[in-house]
Amino acid sequence: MSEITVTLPDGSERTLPEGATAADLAASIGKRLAKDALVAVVDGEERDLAVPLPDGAAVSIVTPDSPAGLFTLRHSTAHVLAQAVLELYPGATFAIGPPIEHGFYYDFELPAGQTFSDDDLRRIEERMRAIVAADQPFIRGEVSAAEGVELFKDHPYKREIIERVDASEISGDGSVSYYRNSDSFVDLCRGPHVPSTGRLGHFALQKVAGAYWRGDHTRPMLQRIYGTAWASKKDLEEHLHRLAEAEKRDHRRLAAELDLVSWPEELGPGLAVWHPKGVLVRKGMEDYSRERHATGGYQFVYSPHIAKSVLWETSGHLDFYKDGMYPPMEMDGATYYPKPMNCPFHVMVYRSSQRSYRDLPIRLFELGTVYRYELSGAVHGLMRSRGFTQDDSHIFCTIEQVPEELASLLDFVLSVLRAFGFDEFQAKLSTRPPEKSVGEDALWDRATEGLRSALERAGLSYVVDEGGGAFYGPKIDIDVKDAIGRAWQLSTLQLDFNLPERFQIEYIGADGERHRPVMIHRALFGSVERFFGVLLEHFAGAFPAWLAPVQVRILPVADTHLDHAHSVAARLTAAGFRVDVVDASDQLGKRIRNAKVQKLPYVLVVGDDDVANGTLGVNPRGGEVERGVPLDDFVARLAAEVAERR
RNA sequence: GCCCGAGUAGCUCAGUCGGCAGAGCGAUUCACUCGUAAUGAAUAGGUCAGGAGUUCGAUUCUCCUCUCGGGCUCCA
Repeated sequence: MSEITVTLPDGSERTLPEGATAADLAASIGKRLAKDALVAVVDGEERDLAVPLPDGAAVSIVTPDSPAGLFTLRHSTAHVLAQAVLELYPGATFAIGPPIEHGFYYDFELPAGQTFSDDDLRRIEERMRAIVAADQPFIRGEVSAAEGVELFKDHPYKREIIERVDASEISGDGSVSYYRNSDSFVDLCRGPHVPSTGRLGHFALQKVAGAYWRGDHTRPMLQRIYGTAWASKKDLEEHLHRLAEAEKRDHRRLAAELDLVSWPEELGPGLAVWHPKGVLVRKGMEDYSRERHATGGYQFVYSPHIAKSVLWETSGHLDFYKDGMYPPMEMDGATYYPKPMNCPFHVMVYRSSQRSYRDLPIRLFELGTVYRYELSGAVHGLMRSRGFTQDDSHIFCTIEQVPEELASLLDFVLSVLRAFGFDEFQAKLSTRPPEKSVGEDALWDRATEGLRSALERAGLSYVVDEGGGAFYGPKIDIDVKDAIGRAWQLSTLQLDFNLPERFQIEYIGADGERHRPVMIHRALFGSVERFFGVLLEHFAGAFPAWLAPVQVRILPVADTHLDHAHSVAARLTAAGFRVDVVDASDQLGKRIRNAKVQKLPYVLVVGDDDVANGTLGVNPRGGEVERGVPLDDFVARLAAEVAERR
């Protein structure tokens, strides 16, 4: 046989000489493809372009336009980074360098505690560009594990990987593959890679960070270099632009600019004070949440911030969550702990009287502030702090009620999130962990199916995280996408078979017997503070009218119009709006600019015409100026805008 | 907690190869009273994050601490 036939993704067939490679196939299809091709998928497996094609294979050629192509591009760029570092820093060794979202990283260890500086990054990037310019081919080779250990004898982390691969089933035939793209550089790698370094180029090194070997804090801390890489210069520039945009939206920056929240050094890491304007927004969020819960069948409860150790022993937190708890306080011969969660208190409320099946479901709700001992290096503005307020709900119901309850709960959650301007959701269903967990299989299956059908009824797209559930039950987490496409994990719905058991809570069934209820934990915002931070970044500080701390600013053209401005303000205040007046000490243009910088929804200008006619000059955020608007019309318009939320 | 980096006026940042600390914005005062994104002038404002060391002299060099940022880990 001197020819082979392969099938392309569109179903067409191509005949090629025996021994032809994927690169030859690409060339036979077109010049453009030959130039763009990075790797091939042969019978479902990603391979180098240089691999000879077997007869009858299904082949697709991967270009940088596809996720797989971009992945390979980034992976190969990581290799070039490693090559540059090893060439520039004698004695350096390297660990792993995978592609990640938006780019890649590589972990290194330099001799004797040396570290990379920003200047080093520039030097390394220069060397990488030289390697790209040299267009070195990535050439694959295979050796036995023993030979691999010899090949990488100077690189202990690589040896550890080989030994691990060899010991596992991954290796199959006991061999490992490597790529050599110059005499001086070989990297252990499963591949595939782009044909040569000349295919790369649209990348930038970004930063140096510490990372434990294998993510284990007992292992050495390596130096990780992060980079970003894209298929085109345009994509790279767009990504860098997005990063700059995200920085402009940083909630810590906006919180300072808009006078919402601050973090005085005197308070300690992760502890904030809320300024009056921040509170107006937060109160708007909380009021809306309370209103929805009140009409949604929830009963409100309060609980203290500390409780005796016996509560946490019974709940199991002292066994399973102690590292996340604040240190204990000794008082009056007892030990108290600040609460890391609200759940046990809500169980206490449930248990305060005998419950009948007729009472269920019981839905308890609290804006409960909890304290968690986060690592000091982990705190981040409002997004991650050591004290935060959960919009926490615990629903007690029968196992039979679970599916219905979950479905309506999910609708409730999505409806509230939509009111805040979020439209794109992604859910994650986490199932029973393989190791320790409590509850019978049948219970887990039933609960997991309940969650799944709730997701499907809500028409929500979801991924399954097998074994990702808590030890006490399966859960759904909901990510929302913000205005610039970032995903934030906010809401969580968790089923719990454990706490009802631990606290021995019961209800009397229709049969007159005692039964154990199921608990559903649910946080909707997740954390009020964090949700506030996400909203701040989502809206880039331009809160919708219903949330804006100051909804309307009134500017008299001159101080002769000041009285009129105040009477307009009084009218709007009486209608329930948040309003202020800025007198004519500054020029009108300056005052308008200030209001715009503060991102106020409406600026009203009143001058001679308006005093005479009872009208306003309306300057809406992001809109055209309107002159001569009757005051009544504006009141109606703002009322309508506030009523529709978002 | 660990690795790297940073901390100068309320904010954004210059600066000092070791010799009396600077700008813009903001604040205050005065003048201007103005119709849609920055009027002018003047004034105030600093233990150069805190502590120790080296030095005739430290904001600058060294060490420690605190706080912040980027990561690791974890998660709302």
